[in-house]
Amino acid sequence: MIIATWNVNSISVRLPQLIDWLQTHKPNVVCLQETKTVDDKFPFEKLSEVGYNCEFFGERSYNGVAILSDRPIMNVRKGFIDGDEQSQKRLIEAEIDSVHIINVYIPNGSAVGSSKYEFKLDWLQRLHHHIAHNHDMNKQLVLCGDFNIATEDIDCYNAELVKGTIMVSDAERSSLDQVKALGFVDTFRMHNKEAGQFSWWDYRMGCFRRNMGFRIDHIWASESLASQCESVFIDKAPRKMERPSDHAPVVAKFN
DNA sequence: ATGGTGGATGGTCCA
Repeated sequence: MIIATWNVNSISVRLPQLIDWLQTHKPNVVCLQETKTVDDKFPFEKLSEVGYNCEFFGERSYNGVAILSDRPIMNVRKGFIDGDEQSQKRLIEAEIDSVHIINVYIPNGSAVGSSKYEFKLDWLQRLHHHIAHNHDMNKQLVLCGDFNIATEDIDCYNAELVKGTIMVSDAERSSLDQVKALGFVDTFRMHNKEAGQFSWWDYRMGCFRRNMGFRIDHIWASESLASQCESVFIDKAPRKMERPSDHAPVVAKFN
């Protein structure tokens, strides 16, 4: 089973690129973030035409997540089971061929110390609670998406320069570490040990051209599933195209 | 120098 995650930054703008990409890579499961559209406008017909079922949880202008699959998508749940999510559409989960998939768009957090940063930390705590109370780490479980956190210094272009700032600050890394400690493995790091491999580059200041990026899009797996992970790669090709998303897809292959 | 670029929107907000 091939599982991918991609923050598309608007499903409507990126739909042609997404369809091309699906037909090239033929992933079995694709988790999307920042679809930025209400459910009534989600282009499920066009995705159905190329062989993908869709489940989506969107809102106007911001956020929005979706799961696509060429296999039946079962037991779909949207948002946190417990507690208020302030109406932001950032989590969708489902079961596909006995693999439980949790797709998240973790809040960006804006700047350390801001109210959005506090919201990010709170959201991470709720994610921990949600998984601890609703999932079995002994099963085949995936937690993937745009985490908006570079977990290690080698996941950002200049650790000294960005030390303590958003996406790398101690508090958010610590909160995410607690989620990981439930029993997840970072599948990318099972197979790739080198520094300087990124999944997001700011649109501004020519960051992509200068490779000023961060690895913030992740595919984590429970140990039983991680043991079946053959390979993981970041596909930079879509980021090089005209009018790209600012994120590149990450693709994991399980046998 | 609080920029710069892109998306949704129709003023700015968000990333």
